[in-house]
Amino acid sequence: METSRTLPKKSGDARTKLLDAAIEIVREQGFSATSVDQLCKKAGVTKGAFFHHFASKEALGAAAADYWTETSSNLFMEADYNRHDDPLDRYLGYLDFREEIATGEVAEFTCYAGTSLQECYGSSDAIRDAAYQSIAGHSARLADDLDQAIAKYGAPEGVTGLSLGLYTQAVLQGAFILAKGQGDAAPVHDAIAHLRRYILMLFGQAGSGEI
Amino acid sequence: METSRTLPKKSGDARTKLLDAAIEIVREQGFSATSVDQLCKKAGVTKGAFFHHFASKEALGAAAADYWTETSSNLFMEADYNRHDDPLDRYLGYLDFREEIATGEVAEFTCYAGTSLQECYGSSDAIRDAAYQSIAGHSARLADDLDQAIAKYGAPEGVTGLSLGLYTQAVLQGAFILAKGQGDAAPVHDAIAHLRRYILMLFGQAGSGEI
DNA sequence: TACAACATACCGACTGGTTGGTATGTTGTA
DNA sequence: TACAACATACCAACCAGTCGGTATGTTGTA
Repeated sequence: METSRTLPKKSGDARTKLLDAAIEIVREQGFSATSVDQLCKKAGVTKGAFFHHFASKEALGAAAADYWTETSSNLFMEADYNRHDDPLDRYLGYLDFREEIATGEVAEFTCYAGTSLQECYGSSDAIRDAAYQSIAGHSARLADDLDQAIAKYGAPEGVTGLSLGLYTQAVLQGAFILAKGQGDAAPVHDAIAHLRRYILMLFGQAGSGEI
Repeated sequence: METSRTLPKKSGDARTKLLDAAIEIVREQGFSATSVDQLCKKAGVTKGAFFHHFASKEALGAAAADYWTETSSNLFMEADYNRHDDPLDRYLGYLDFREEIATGEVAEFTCYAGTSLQECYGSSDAIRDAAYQSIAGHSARLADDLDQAIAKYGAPEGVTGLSLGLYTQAVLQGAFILAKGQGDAAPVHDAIAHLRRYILMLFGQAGSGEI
């Protein structure tokens, strides 16, 4: 698989360690509440390294959103559910996979993009845009399978793959908020169960059924 | 980091003005990115007044969540859709009402509780708890109508009023995040359309139909 | 009614710690 | 030698929170 295309990406250890630290800390306590010093300490680098790689704290926040896009994109692309022949089975497999990875500490399975988009809307255009790009891009890939499913099985008027893809993300993002309130993953499983039921009803229990 | 809140509630002008200011600013730029001075300026009060009414910035954040619970609770309780005899019609009327109020500037229709729960999970127990209380309480009231609808029309096994109430909130909260990314209310309307379709399918097109 | 004792609401200059950011090294390596 | 990748020391701005006040009730009691 190829690597860098647009972003600098190629860089030493410190940059990646800072991005990992950002994703970990920001998901837990938010972007503004996280200081540059804290990020450096977590990453095990100095402030000099931080500002060598990032022009500002805000730039780190936006770069972390791109990094999140890249790493989560890899995670989902390499998952087994993509091997299903049927597009609806691929989508349902995606939901199963999301349930599978929603375990353990809440901050470990919630979404960096959703968290920072929510928080930084209005305080940072760069972060907001990069975060939305992440979610919109993810939706678009889902939309692809969903469009194929619609073509194959039909769907009510007005239902498009993109609209369902975005709805899927909305459900997940909202469920993450509930999970943060409750302190565990249960709301995510509940929400996915409803979403799955909706999809199955929409497509009339279609698909091969095996997962 | 703990803060005792006993809700003195009854209080002069400055307190309410600060709570209103908090809800307005925090929804736009987040809690941490908002300074006490900024809040005071917006509310037209001094710092002395701020710390007379609130023990800390965090206490203001938690009190604002309670205030949000109270004001939004009034808004929904007084809305017309509650007058429907049929519980399913009340729920569907709620969805229509949420669509109605989702217009104009994004920060004006998004949820203070969802925003601060997302951001402050991990950085403030007091705010997180008060914010979740707000969402959970709102879900519980929806759950009441939904349980009645289930009793009247039936529903698949495992579907409870509370589970559907929480799912409804998840969909809305997630849609607000997408709205923040896109910059307008469209994702909220799209998400509600899917949710409404799900509910109608679940209950087999039941209900009187008129809104 | 009169007045002391106390409570509440608010003011704004001030403080000390924290923050994002900079300026100036040092070091490994091509 | 040149340059990228760091490290160290430092700074000015900003931050939440404090403190000594004032003004305006409220209450108990003689």
